[in-house]
Amino acid sequence: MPKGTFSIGELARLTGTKVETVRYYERIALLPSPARTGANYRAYADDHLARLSFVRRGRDLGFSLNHVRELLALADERDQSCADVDRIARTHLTEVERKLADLTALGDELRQLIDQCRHGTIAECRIIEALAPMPDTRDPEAPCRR
Amino acid sequence: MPKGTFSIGELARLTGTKVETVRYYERIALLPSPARTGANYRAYADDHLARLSFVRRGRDLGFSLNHVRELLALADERDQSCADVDRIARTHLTEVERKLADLTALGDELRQLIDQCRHGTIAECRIIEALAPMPDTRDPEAPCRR
DNA sequence: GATGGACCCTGTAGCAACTACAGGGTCAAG
DNA sequence: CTTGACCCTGTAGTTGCTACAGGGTCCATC
Repeated sequence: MPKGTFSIGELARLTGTKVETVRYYERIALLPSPARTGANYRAYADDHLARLSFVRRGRDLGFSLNHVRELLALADERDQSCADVDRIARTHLTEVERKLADLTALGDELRQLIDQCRHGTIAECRIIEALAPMPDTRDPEAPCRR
Repeated sequence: MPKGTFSIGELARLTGTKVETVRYYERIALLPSPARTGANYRAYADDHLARLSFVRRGRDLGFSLNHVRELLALADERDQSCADVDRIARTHLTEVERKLADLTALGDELRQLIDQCRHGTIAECRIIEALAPMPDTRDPEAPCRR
C-alpha cells in the first residue's frame, strides 16, 4: 500500500465493517471509488475513512442507507441550514418510536402467553390455543387481526 | 367455487392477507396446495383457513416463518409435550427483548441529538457532528462503534 | 352474444442491506 | 519456493413479501 493509504481490510477493521460491505457500499455509490494500486488493490485515504465512519455511525443510529445518503450530501453543504438534517432525524425518531411501541405490545403479549403455559401436552397448550382461533366465515369483510 | 370452499381472494380477505402472499406461502410449502376447480382456480376448505389464520397470528406475534413452520408442525402433535412450543416462544421473547433494548437506547440517543440542534447552519449542526467523528488510525484493532 | 370488469393463473423480478461463495491474482515471511 | 493471508470480480443467496407481465375465467349487463 502507498504511504498514507489503507487497504480495504484495514479500512474495514478501522470502521468495524466487513470487507464485502465496503465493496457493496462502493457498488451502490454510497462511497466513492478509491484509487487503485498497480495490483488493482483499492487504496483508501483519510476522506474515505471519514465517509465510511459517518455511514457506520448513521447505520448504528438506525438510519436507512437512503437516509445516510441524504445526510452525507447535506454534510457537504456546510453553509446550508440544518433544517433538512433535523427533519430526517425527527422522521427517523418517529419511526423508531412506532417500532418501539409495537415491540413493547408484542413483548407483553408474548410474556402473557408464556406465563399461561402449564407445560402439559400440546392439546392443552395455551400458546398453540392463542394462535389457533379462526376468523368468522360469515363476515366476509373482517380479517382476523388483533 | 364449489360449495363450502373459498377462492384465494376470499381466503385472503378472511385472514387479512394479500392474495400474492397466500400464493407465496403455498410456494414455500407453509400452506398445503389446495384442490383446484375445473378452471384451475384454487379451492380452499376450512382447514386451509385455520392454517392460514394460525400463520397470520404467529406473524403478528413476530415469529419468523421458520418458527411459524415449527409451531404448525407441533400444533399437529396433539399429545406431545408443549416444551418445544414453550422453548420457541421463549427464544422469540428473548429476541424481542433484545431488540427492545437496542431500540430504546437508539431512541434515547436520537432524542438527545435532536434536542441539541440549534437550527443553524450545517457547519455547526450537532447531528452532523455526532455522525462525523473519525476512528483512531493509530489503533488498528478498535473499530468506531459505540 | 358481446363486452366489461373483477377475479384467477404462472412466472419472474424487485425491495433492503447485506453475506457468502467461486474462482482466480498478489504479496511477504520463513 | 511455498504457504497463508490478503485482494479482485461476479454472482447468488438471505427474509418476507410485493409487483408486475401476459395471459385465462366468470358473470352481470346491454
